[in-house]
Amino acid sequence: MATAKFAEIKEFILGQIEIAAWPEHSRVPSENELAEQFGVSRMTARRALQELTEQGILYRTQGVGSFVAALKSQSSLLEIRNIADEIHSRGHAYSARLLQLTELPCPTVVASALGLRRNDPVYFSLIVHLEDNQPLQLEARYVSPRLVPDYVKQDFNQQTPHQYLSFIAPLTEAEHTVEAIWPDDFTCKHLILKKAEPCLRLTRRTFSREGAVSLAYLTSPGSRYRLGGHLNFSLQQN
Amino acid sequence: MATAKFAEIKEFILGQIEIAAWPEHSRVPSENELAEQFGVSRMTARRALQELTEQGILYRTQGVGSFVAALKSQSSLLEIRNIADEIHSRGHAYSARLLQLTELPCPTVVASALGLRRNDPVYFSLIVHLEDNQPLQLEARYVSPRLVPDYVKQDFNQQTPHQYLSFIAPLTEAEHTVEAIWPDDFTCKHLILKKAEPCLRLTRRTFSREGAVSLAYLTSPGSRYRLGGHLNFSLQQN
DNA sequence: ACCACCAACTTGTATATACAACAAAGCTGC
DNA sequence: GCAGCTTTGTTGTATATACAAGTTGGTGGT
Repeated sequence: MATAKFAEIKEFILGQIEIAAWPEHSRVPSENELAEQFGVSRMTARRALQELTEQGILYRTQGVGSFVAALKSQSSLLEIRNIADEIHSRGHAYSARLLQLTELPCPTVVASALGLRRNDPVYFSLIVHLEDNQPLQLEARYVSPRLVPDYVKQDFNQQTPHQYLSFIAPLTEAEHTVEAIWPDDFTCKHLILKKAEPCLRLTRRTFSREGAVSLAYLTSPGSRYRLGGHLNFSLQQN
Repeated sequence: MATAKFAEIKEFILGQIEIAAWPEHSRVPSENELAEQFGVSRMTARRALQELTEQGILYRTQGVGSFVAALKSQSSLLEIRNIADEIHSRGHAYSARLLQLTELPCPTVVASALGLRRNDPVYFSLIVHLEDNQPLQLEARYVSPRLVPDYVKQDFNQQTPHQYLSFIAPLTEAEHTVEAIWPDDFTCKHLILKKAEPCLRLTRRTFSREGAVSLAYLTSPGSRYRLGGHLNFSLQQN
């Protein structure tokens, strides 16, 4: 079977919600109506509604009907937002400055994180992300050449490394660490910090189905950056 | 119907996993076997297996069978670990020093976070958490008197506020923010920071079914503290 | 006007059946 | 020995049916 019937019904419903034909809390067709419209049995239509309910897209009440759930907080566990999107979504101008994009001999820490051997070639990029032309984040990223062979050929003024990597290899997992650090001179310079100022450093290791893809150090000044949302973490040995 | 039949089968399977009768990656009975054992139709047994699969308890392969999934990262989104447990689990001695435990007029920020009015009475506790007698975290916490009326009567040398609150009102949700901050003099003093040193501040707002329970500011020196795990966050306006 | 009942419709649970898709083991013929 | 086929058992999809349980709205009696 090309695609399962219940999957087609799910897609139809999702499509209607997507184009806002069916707004929040509006009623969706009943099991029987869907069954008739799609020429399937009630159980099949039911399964589509059921799965959408389990995914939080719909809610149902016995004796009443099925309805479109509120959209908030739809983001899945693995949604990792892109800093460009973040800045755009708060109505500011995003730009980036590419400082470096090369191949390096792999440092020890990076080697163990990406499953490489020390001094193996590894791709490295260094980018400053700016919000309204003010530096907001310094991104240092190591990328596995095996999984992303064309990394160094990309134009990261067009898209962020994160966008590119998500496109090339769908992420299956991400591991984060958050630290408060003392920025070094290099970081101070590129973030235009007049004096030493506490910075938030997010270390992000991402995985695709084939293994560890990249290790990124994202450093932002504490005065301009904050992280929030639903977190699930534990204290780590320092 | 008291409880649905498929729910009973689910409980049976979960029980077997719980008591480790069925270890990770071991096979669970097939749909037909379960159907026979429980005297139900295959579709009913199937549903039990199906739902456990969607919950990540089992995994199934067509043509092969159903198996117990690995337990790792079973922790739900809401598992928030206690600093005492964290320290214990890394083999160090935990202790705490209670600095303050009183009722205060509610500051504006706290009022909006907890759904109170400004200057309404609110409970406040201030505690230093120590690892091997070295200060690791300063915890300032505001607690809703309506939801936790006995908060100020507790002995927080015996258990942490987090333990107590989890016991009193099961948490349904938590909201976190992470910042890198410049510690003030008060914080420096209690964390015994010789010089000003970047600190990680985790702001945690917890909810029970009846509303916002507490707002906690957890401040730790960057040199001694780090957060890690599976995070899901977004950049926030500063 | 109000209450009690009923009819219609909804979702929820359960069953029996059929066939498809897939995997692994075993068997057969070369 | 081994490639290829068959058998068996598993999960996946789909259907038709039946009844339970809950909500809503209408109908009719008082």
